Amino acid sequence: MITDADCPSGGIEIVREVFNRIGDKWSLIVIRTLDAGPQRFTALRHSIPGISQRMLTLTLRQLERDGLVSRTIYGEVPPRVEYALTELGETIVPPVIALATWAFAHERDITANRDRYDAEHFAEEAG
Amino acid sequence: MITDADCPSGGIEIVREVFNRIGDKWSLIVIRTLDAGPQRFTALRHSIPGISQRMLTLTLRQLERDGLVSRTIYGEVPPRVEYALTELGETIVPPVIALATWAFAHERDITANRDRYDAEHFAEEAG
DNA sequence: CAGGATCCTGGTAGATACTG
DNA sequence: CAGTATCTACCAGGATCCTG
Repeated sequence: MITDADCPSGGIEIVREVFNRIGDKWSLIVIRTLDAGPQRFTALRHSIPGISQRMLTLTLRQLERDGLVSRTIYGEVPPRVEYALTELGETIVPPVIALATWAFAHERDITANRDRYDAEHFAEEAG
Repeated sequence: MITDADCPSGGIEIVREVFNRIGDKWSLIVIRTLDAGPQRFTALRHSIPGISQRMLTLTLRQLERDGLVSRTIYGEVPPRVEYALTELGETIVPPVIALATWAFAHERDITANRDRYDAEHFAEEAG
């Protein structure tokens, strides 16, 4: 699988970083939303129920810093800022889909496993 | 990409959960290590430099709870406990590889983007 | 409209000590 | 050998207030 050959410099760190970035609470859904097309800040907020303005800003900043998302400011009044996936950002979408698809496909398995594990280890049924 | 068609129940939560689980500090490397073959607790510790006994335990418990890892206890003295990927655990490996490969392939891009971003936003060079 | 600054909370992770 | 228990530190994330 992830052999040392894939990791010549001895650092698997970048992988953790990437998984961590898109594994946080909002990045994944932001990427998903932007994959449908560029969006303004407020549009994004509305597209993503439950996200706070702070977390949307932070998430976008992180994605922008990594070069996955671009930020375009239009010097207008009122202000207009548009976010979009960069080319790099678009390249991450397929592997993300792959893992997301796995998650959907095995949601029931995982849930069942968790239920069983919890039952065995906390034995509420006192079986 | 991740369309609503993939997500009929309206919950993208499971995806976040999965990304979160393997995106934490140790799960990914534990999966990677176990993918090479079953390992005992102490062997895992030695295979994963820097991990604390506590975090190894916690990580294994989480993976076990989700059904990705199995735990086999041999009632011997001294104790012997062997961990291995389950069938479900093995199925997650390919999509994980896909994303890991992406991360490796774009490590330089990401690093460069970060450097540029930091330079632009903190402008230490006062360019 | 877009987002910075501040305060607060809970979960993740490390260090250490103890146990069957 | 393979853990559990406890204590602490840090960071992600939420709520709120303020600004260009």
